[in-house]
This record gives sequence, C-alpha cells and structure tokens, in this order.
Amino acid sequence: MDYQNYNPRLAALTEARTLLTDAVKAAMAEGTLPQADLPDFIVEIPADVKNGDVASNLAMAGARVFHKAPRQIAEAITAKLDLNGTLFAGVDIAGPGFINLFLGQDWFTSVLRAACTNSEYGRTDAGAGKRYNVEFVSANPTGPMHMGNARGGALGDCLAACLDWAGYDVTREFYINDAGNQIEKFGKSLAIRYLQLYKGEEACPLPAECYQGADIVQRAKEFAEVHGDAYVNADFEELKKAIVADALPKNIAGLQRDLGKYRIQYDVWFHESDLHKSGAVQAVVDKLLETGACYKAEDGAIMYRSAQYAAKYGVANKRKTEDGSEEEAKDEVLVRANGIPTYFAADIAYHYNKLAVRGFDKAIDVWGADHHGHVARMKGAMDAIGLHGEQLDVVLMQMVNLMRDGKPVRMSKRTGKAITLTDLLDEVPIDSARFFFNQRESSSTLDFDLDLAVRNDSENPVYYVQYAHARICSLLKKLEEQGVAFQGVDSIDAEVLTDPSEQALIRLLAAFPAEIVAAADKYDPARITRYCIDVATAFHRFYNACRILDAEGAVQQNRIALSLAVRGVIHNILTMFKVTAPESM
RNA sequence: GCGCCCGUAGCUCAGGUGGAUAGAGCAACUGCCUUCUAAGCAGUGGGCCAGGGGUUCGAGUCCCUUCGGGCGCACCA
Repeated sequence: MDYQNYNPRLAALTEARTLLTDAVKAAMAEGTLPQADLPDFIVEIPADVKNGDVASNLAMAGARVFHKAPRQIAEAITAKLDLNGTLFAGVDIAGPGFINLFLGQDWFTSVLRAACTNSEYGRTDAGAGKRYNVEFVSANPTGPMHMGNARGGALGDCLAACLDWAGYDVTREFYINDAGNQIEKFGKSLAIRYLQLYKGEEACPLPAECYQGADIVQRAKEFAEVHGDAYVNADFEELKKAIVADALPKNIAGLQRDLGKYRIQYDVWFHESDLHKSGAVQAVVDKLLETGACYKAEDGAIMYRSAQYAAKYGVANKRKTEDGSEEEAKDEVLVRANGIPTYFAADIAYHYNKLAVRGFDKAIDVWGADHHGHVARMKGAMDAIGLHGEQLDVVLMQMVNLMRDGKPVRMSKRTGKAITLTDLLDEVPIDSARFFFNQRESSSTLDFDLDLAVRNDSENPVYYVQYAHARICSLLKKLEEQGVAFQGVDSIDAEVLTDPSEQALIRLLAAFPAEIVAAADKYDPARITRYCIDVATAFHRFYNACRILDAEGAVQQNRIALSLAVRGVIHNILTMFKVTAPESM
C-alpha cells in the first residue's frame, strides 16, 4: 500500500459513517426500524478509549424520527452492521444509546507502517488545487520590528506551513509599505536629523510627530558619511528624496536579515510603491467611481461609501457620537483633495492584485487585533470592487505581554525603548521564540515568559519535545551498536503491542494528518504545538512502561517501529515549524 | 455609547459541527534509576467552567442578559 496522503483518523471516521448509514437503511428495509429520513448524526473520537475508537449518537439523534427508545434503535442498527472486511473489529452499545465502534489491529498496523515508511507522514492533499496567499508581519520599513511582529512572524510562518502540509499551494508574502504618509514622515525625520548634524539640534528641532528613534539618527549619519554637507543647503524635498533613497533599502534589507535570522523566508516581497507606479491604485479608484461605490466630494476628494458594503461583515452603518446622538457612518476618503491616495486605497488595490491579478483563491492576512476595525471594511471593499469578501480572511492576533519574574516588562533595559524582535532573539533561543508564540491561539493574549524560554530543563516545553526526539535517536543508535536492526515494514504488526501506552501512542500518531488539516482549516497552528507536546508525553510514558533494548523478536521489532514512527512525527512537526530536532542533548 | 477578543484548578492554558465521571503543565505533597538519556515516569490533593435566565433527552460549548479585563471606533497606517 502507498501511504502518501494517508489520513488514518479520517479513514476511520469516514468508514464509520458509511457503515452506520448502510446499517440504518438495511434495518429500515427489513422493518426493524420504520421508514424515515436519516437524522443528522455525528461520528467522533470519544475522550475515553473504553467508549470505543469511534462513537456515534445516531441512535439518540434518531429517537424522534423513529419513535423508539435510543437503545432499541441502536440494537436494530448494530444487528445490521457488517464489520467483515472493514477497519472495525467490534461494536458496543453504551450509556443512553451511544454506538461505539472498536478499530481492528490492521488499522493500528497501517498507522505504524505509514509513519515509518512515509517520510512526509502528516501531509495530505486536503487542500489540493487551491492557491493561498499568506501575508504576515508586513512591518513598516521605517523602524525596527516589535513584539507584535515577533508573534505575527511565528504565527504566519507556521500557519503557512500547516496549509502547505494540508495540501494547499502556499505563498508567503511581505507587504512593504514604502509609499504614502509614513514614508513622508520617515523622510522628514531623516532629513531633520541630517540637518541637525550640521546646524545643531536647536536650529532644526525634530517635531513631535516625527520618528524619534535612534535608528533614524544612525541612518542620517550614514548618509552624511557618504554625501557630507552637500545637501545642507539643498531643497528640503530634494534632501528628503535622496536620504529616503539611501535609508529605505537599508531598512528593508534589515527586515529581511532579521526575519531571516528568525528563519522566515518569504516567497514575495511586495512593494506598495509598485501599485502606485503601475497605476493599479488609480485603476481601482476609477472602477469604484464607475460602479458608484465612490463619488467625488465638493472639495475634490474621492469618497467611498464604505458602510453599505461593510455592513454585511458586521459593521454598524450608524455610530453614536460622544453626546449620545446617532449619526450615519461616514464615507471614507480614498483620494484626498490634494490628489494623494490614502492607505486604504492602496490596500484595496493590493488585495485586488492578490485575488484578481494573481488569482489566489484566498488571501489570508495576519493582523494585530488593534486593526480589527479594518476587517469588515476591507472585506466589503472586495465586494465593491467585484470580488468576494469571503476570499479575504484575516487572522487577528492579540497582544503579547513579555513577562520577567512574573511581572510584565515593556521596555528594554538597554535602550529604554520598546523591546524589538532583535532584542528578543538576543535573549531567547529562536527555537523557544517560535515554539512559544505558537502555544496559544491567536485570539488570546499571550504571556511570553522570558525566564522559562531560556531554561534548559523540562519545564520548558520546547526542551521537553526536543528531549523526546533526542531520546529516540539515542535509543536507535544503541540498538544499532548492539547489532539489532529494524527488519522493515513487513515486520510491523501492531497486534503484539498490547500495552495501553503503546495503543494510546498509536492512536495519537494516527491523529497527526487530521490535526494538520484542522490547524489549516481553523488557521490555528498552535494546536500542532500542543499536539506535539502530547506526542512527547505519550512517548515518555511508553518509554517508561516498555523496554525496547532487551525486548525480543516481534515485540522488539514493533517497539522499534513505534519509536521510529514517533521520531518521524516529532521531526516533521519541528521541521515544519523550523524548530531544531536535535539527535542528542 | 458602538464593535471585536477574553473570563475554566492557586498560576498559565486545552476542552471539533452541543454528548458519557470537565483535562494538561507549573506550583504543593508521595513514590520510581545495579536495566534503553531522571532534561523522564507513576500517584495524591485541588473546580457552583465569572453571575443570572433560556433552548432540549443532554450546555463549559448555542441564545439573551449582567459584571469584570484587553483592544478599536482618524482626510493615521
């Protein structure tokens, strides 16, 4: 059998549903159940193994339509259940009328064989044929990256990995905001810092709205080192242009370097400025004017009737003012009276580019939760432009609280400013950072425990799973030294693995492909992190309960297979999340 | 005021489309290395799932509401 794309949990659930459906029909045909429409029912994996491997509420759900007690219905169904040649070996009726199915050993064997022979066990084709674009971080190139970018980076990159493993064709993308107001502000800040070098700070004070950071001063100095005072008496606009042309590429290179260090490789670095240069922004505005979604205001600005499109996505089209009276939601500006488009206009053009020009089936954006107000209007804008708002999904990510000694820290000790991504990575191993940021789902605020992240002991969950991996590698090495070789797939027969810890471990390994599909569907890579910890726990339990080195024959062979399977799963997870999987510790 | 996120053990968090006695880790206590990595495992204690209504065979999960916390409501991005 070819184990590519094999999803044992899904196979079990699917077959269970089919078997139960057929059995109900057979019972109706025989007359043990009255003719009726099949009720909606679930098949699920029960929390407790003694309730079977797959359980269904079919009999309870059918009580109404069949006018019988659930247990009677269950009897009628199981009487017609033919398990010959199926994955299942037994059935049970329990509690109020649950039908519990028990998997046979062939299924357990198939899980081990798949995990041992398919080096990409976990990968499926669930999303085959779909092209998804995942845009994340997209930090302003005007300064250093902050904690939100750190979480967004780990989240976006690992979400993309989950989608990839779930079979989607994934593009990782960074949107560079290299146009518009903040670049104006960037230029102004740099230019003033440059002039200060020659005229003194008193002569040209830096306005409060400018970027105050030391990185700006540094870039101004670098510019001065090359050009000297050549621009001191130049036109201010000319100076701004020249100094931005010098500093911006350096900042972008800095972003690429820092994210690279964080093990993030993008497929596309998309420049906002290209949308302006190519006329794409203008084209979008023109199109919205044509359809009537936009109109020209008296002062010449181009306004967009945002509320009527955003309403579908949950934005009230009325808002209360501070004195409590209601007013209509205001239309939004796309092009200012001075002819300069707003960020929103460029953003519409950008998403139009992703969905219409480049033809992605979905654009997934990872945003900080402080931008949530933008979601509905952005989706609405996709409708307004002739696309579908549902094609845009936004993963909102809540804040990060850095914790030290149990207390939140906001400022860097060294610089006194907000802690940057670089500061974090100087203090915390990259393995820890990527792992920690993916332990909580994005919708929850995340406490990042700096003390825990640097610890080299079992309390640190990333070490816990790495230790499991290293332990298996060491074990396999020892077996090799003792001349014990794994005999290959054909020797795998799960029937000899009778210890509860062995069976539990196989069940858990079987869930891996389905877990990845779930993580991809819910845009929640954190569940894979938690799953990985569960696998490590189940392995350590097995390791303590069962001897491998001095086991014999088929039992030893299958314990080796189980160890290989666990190593494969942990290795695949750590590798897909770009966390190292050490062979010894 | 309106909108979004959150409220589960002392702390940090899990709890598919409602399902069987609500689970981990940390912290506390007790055990397990002459045997494969003790960076590990086993066990004990700890809960009115924020409060109150409702929907039904059945609610931590769905609906309404109150109370707490976080974040937004710009011709900023």
